[in-house]
Amino acid sequence: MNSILLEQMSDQFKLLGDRTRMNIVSLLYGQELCVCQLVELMDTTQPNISQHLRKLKDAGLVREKRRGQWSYYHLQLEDKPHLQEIFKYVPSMNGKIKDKLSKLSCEIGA
Amino acid sequence: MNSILLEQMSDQFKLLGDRTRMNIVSLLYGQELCVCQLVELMDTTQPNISQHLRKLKDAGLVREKRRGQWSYYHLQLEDKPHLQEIFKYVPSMNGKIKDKLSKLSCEIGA
DNA sequence: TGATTATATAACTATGTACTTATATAATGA
DNA sequence: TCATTATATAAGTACATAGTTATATAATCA
Repeated sequence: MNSILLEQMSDQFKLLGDRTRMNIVSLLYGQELCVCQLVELMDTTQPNISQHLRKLKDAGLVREKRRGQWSYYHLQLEDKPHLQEIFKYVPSMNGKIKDKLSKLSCEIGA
Repeated sequence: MNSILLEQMSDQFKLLGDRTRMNIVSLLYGQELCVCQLVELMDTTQPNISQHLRKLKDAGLVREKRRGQWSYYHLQLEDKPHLQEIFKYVPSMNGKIKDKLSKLSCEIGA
């Protein structure tokens, strides 16, 4: 079986062990979202979200693509099969997302 | 898909996000071990291990069975399919364990 | 250019927590 | 009963970190 370095797994779990970050990645599962969309969807401040995104990005869990003034983030799980397995058990947020974002001027990502 | 409460998953990941605890559970994957065996296998003190085991036990990740003066701990994953998936990717420790424990008086668990 | 919007960073505070040391509890056996 | 071994708990310390507030950077558009 493809085993992953224990320390690396533990570090990744530490990131998911914070509810704000777990919330972020669960929202990013299935679509990319920009920071202002995450701010709209979550109950915290923009700097807080940006700082968590930074940590997720440093660990390679998400990637950023800037389009104009917006920074879109998406999950990067291709090389992380163990995390892919986990997300099969994460409740889908896709339904709730589109309703809440209709008033924003940025586009809704793919 | 059987989705699990996001907060619950995050709390479990927080436990696995500590390397000492991740080490403990990886050693318990496949066999039960008592505290003194974990002390022998790991590079830390008995109180430290006991305190981590307490947290894992409180969260329902491990169970304890006392036999004589020894407390044996084993993983409790039957009702946690998402964690079962993860452990498929954890490198097996079984080989290294039996060598190191030969000098101890407690039995080697099933 | 200046105003506005989006995002990132920095500094600070408050809280959480891993680990250590010391000690208590519990079981065993002489 | 007393000594020994195994484990748990308690108290203290040092460090990590989540969140806030203030500010900087960057892009857009009038």
